[in-house]
Amino acid sequence: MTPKAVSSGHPSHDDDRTTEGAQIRREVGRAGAPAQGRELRSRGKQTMRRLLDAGIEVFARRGFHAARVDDIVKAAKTSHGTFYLYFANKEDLFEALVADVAEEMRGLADSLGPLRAGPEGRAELRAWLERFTTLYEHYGPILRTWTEAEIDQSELGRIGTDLLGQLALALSERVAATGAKGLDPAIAGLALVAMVERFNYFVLSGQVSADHDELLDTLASVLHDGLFSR
Amino acid sequence: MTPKAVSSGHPSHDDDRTTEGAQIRREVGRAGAPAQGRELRSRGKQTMRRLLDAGIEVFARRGFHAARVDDIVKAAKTSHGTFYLYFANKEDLFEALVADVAEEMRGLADSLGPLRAGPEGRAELRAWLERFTTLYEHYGPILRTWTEAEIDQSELGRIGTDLLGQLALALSERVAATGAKGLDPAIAGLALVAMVERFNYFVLSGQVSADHDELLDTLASVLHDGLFSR
Amino acid sequence: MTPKAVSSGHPSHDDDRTTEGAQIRREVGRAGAPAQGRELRSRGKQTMRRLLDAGIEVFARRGFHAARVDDIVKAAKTSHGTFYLYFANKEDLFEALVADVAEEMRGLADSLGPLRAGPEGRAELRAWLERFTTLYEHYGPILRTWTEAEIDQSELGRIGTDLLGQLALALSERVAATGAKGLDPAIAGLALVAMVERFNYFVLSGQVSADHDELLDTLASVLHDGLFSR
Amino acid sequence: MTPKAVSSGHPSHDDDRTTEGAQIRREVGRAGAPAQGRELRSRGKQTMRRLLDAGIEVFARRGFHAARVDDIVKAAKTSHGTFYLYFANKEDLFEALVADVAEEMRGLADSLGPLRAGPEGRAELRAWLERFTTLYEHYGPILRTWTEAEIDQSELGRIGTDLLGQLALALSERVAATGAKGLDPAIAGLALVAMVERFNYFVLSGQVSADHDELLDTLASVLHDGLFSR
DNA sequence: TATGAATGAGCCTTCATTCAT
DNA sequence: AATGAATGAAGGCTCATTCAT
Repeated sequence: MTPKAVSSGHPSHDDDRTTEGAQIRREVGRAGAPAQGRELRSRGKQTMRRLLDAGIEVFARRGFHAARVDDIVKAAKTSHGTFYLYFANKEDLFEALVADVAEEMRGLADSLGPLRAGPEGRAELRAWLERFTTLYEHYGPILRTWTEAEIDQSELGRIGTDLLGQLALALSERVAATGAKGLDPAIAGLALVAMVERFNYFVLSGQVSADHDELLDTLASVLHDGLFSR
Repeated sequence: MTPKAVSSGHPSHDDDRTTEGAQIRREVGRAGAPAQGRELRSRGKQTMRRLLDAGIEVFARRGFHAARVDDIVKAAKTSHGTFYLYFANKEDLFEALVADVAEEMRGLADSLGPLRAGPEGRAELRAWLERFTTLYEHYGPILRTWTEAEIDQSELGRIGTDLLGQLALALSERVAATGAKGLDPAIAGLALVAMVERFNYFVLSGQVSADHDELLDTLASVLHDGLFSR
Repeated sequence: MTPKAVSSGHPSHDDDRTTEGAQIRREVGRAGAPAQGRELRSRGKQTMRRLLDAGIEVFARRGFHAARVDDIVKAAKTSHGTFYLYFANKEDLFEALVADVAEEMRGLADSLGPLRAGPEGRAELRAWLERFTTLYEHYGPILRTWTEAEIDQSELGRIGTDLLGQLALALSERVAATGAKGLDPAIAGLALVAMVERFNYFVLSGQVSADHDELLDTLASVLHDGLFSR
Repeated sequence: MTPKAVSSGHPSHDDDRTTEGAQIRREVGRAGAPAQGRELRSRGKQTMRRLLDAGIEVFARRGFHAARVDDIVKAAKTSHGTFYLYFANKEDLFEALVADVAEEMRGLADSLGPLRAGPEGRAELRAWLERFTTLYEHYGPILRTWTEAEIDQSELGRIGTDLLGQLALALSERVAATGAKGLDPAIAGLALVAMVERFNYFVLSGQVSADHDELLDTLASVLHDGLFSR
C-alpha cells in the first residue's frame, strides 16, 4: 500500500485541492462543522493528510464500525482533540475518503478510451486495468467498507449510488460503443466491474495467489476475449 | 430444479437437524457456551428459529457491528435473557447463521450438474441460478455481512475461506469439465460467481431494476453464451 | 467435609426438626414465603436437605454474592423452580444455614463445662475444641461468608450479633468463673475464640499445615497454659 | 514509634510513588491495562487518589461483590469513563488497594523491634499496636474484604498469602527471639495477630465498646502479660 | 494548533425470580 | 413435587465527543 503511487496519480488532499476541494465539500455538506472555514497552513495540511491516511489504514483493518477514533488518532500520531479540529466525527472522515475515491473513480472511468479489438486494444485495456488495480490497492478497503457504512442510512444518505455502480455505468457505454451484438451493455458493464473488483479482492486478501502481472494479464485476457472473440 | 432446498426456508434448524446438528456444531465449536448440551424441546426450537430469523433480518438491516442484541431480541419478540439461553453472544448467533449458509452453499455447489451446450443446458443453468437467487434472497445479507464480521479476526478464525470462494471453486470444476479452451477454469469460476452475486446484489438493493424472471434470463444467457458461444 | 459427622451430632433439617423448626422460623420471618405452611414429606425433606448442603458447598466455594442460585441448584441436582419451592430466595437459604450454625453454636457454648486446671481439665478442653473443629469443618464457610452477607444490611438486619461474638461471650463466663486474676474475662473470651477460629481457618485453607490431632493438641495446650500457668 | 507511616494517610499513591510505583505495579502486574504507561500529571494523580479512597470507602460499606463501580465513581465525584482510564476494572482497583495494604503491612512488620519485658517493653508494644490500629482503621475493610475477593481465584492468584498471615510470620520471629519457653512461636504469632485483628474489628464494628486508649491498653497488657508473666 | 483528561450515553451480559407445563 | 424456558432489571465496560490548558 504505497500512498505515493496513488497520491501522485490523483491529487488528493494536498496541494491546492485540499484548501479548495475540502472546503467546498464541507460548506455544502453541513454548517457548523470544524475545520470548515479555516485556511489550512502547511502544518495543518500535513496533519489532515496523516489523519486521512490513518483512516484508510484503520478502516481497512477493522471496518467502519469497529474502527475507533482512538485507533485512527494513534495511527496518525496525534490526539483526540486534534481529530475533531479537522473532522466533525468519524463519519465525516470516512466521507472525505469516499469523496476521494469517487473522484478517482470518475477520473478512472473517463480515462477509459474506446474498447478495441486486436493486440493494441488489449494492451490499452491492460493499462487501464493496471490503473484500477493501483487504485484498488489504495482505496479498496474504503470501497468495501462502503457497503458496511452504507447499511445504516447515515444522515446525508448515500452520496450517490454505489461507487462501483457508477464505474459499471461508464463501462457499459464503452461496451455499447463496440456494437457487440448479443450482449447487453449494462449487464456486461456490471459483470466486468464485478469480475475485476472481486478478482482484485481475492488476490489482495490472499484467497487467490497471483502476482501483480499475472493478475493483470489474466484479467485483460478474459475481458478482451469475452468482448471480442465471440 | 426446484428451489426446494432453499424455499423450505432454512431447513437447517428445524426438523431433525436442530436437535442433532445444532448440538454437533456447538460441541465442536467451543465448550462452555450456553444452550450447548441442552436438548431443545419444540418450544425451544421455535424460539431458536425466531432468533435466527431475527438475526438474518437485523444483520441485513444494520450489518454486524451496528446490529444490537436488543434489535434482534425485539424482532424475535423475546427477551434479552432468552437470547443468551441460546447463543453465547451476537457473534455466536452470526456464526450459527454462517454455518447455515455454508451448508446451503455446499448443497448448491453439489447440485450443479455438468454444464451443457444447447437449450436444455441453458435451462438447467437457469434453474440452478434460480436456486442461487432464492438462497441469496434469504441469506445474501449474511454473505455480505461476512466481510464485515470477518474483519476482526474472531476467535474461531475463518470457518473456511470466503463462502463464495468455495462456490467459485466448485464452479471452476464444472467449467473445466466443459473442456472449453482458451478459458482458465479458475478465473471463469470466480468471474461467474462474482457476476452472479453482484448482479443479485444490485437488483436486490434496487440499484438495478429487474424482476425475478428478467434477472434469471439475463444471467443465464450471459453465462451460457460466455461459456459456449465462443 | 463429611456431612455425616455433623448431621449426627446436631440435628439439622431432617428428622422432626425440619418440619417444626423451619416452619417456625418462616412464619416469624415473613409471610407469603414459599414452603411455609407445607408439611414436608420425606421426598421434600430430602430435597431441602440437598439444597442446604449444596448451599454450604457453594457459599464455601464462592462466597455469598458470587454464589449463583444456578450453582446451588446444580449442586443439589434439582431445578430452579424447585429451589423456590423451598426458599424464598438466596438470602433465605443462607439464613436457614445461619440459623443452623447459630443453634449449633449455642449447643457448643452450653456444652462447655467449667474450665479446670490439671490434666483432666486440659483433656476436657481438648474434647471441646474437637467439637468446635468438627463444627467448623462443616459450617466454617458460613461463618466466614457471614461477614460478607452482613455487610449490606439485609432486610431483616443482623440475626443477633456476630455468631462468634456470642460464642466469645459464653466463654468469657467460664473464664470469669476460673477466678483467674489479672485477666479480663471478656478480652480473654474474645481472644480465645479469635485464636481458635483463625487457627482453624489457617489450617483448613492450607496456609498452615497441621493434621487434625496436631491442631487440637496445639490449641489445647496454648489455651490451657494461657489460662492456668500464669 | 509515631504512627507516621500510616497517619500520613496512604503514602503510596502520592508523591513520587504514584508516578513510579504505580507504573511498576502495572507493568509487572499485567499488560494491556488502561492507565498503564501513562505518566500521570498532578491532575491525574488527584483523580486516581480520589478513586482509591472512594474504593476503600465503598468496599468497606458493601464488600467486594456488592460494590458497584457506580458507587465508587459517585464517591469519587467523577465519571464512569474516568474510572476506566485509571483501572481496568473493579478488581484492578481492589488489587491496587491490596498492594497498598501489603506494603503498609510489610512496613509495619519491619518496624516491630525486639519484644522486651518491663514497662518500656510494654510501652513499645503499645506504640506498635497503635500503628496497627491506625492502619486497621484505614485499611481494615480491605483486609476483611480480601477474604471475599480471594474466594474466586482471580487471575493473578493470591498476591502472596493472606496479608495477616504474613504479619503473623513476622511476629513469630520476634516471639521466638524472646526465648520464651513452653510457647510455640508460630502459634503465638498467629494467636497474637488473630487477637489484635479481631479485637479491632469488634471494636470498630461496635460489637464491643471501647475507646481508642482503652483498646490499646487492654491489648498491650494482655499481650505483654501473655508473653512475659508466665 | 495541539493535547489528553473527563464525560456519559449506549450496549452487552448476567442472574434472581416467575410461571406454564 | 418438579421442571426449565422466559423475563427484565441491574451493572460492567466502551468509545465518540467535549473542553480546559
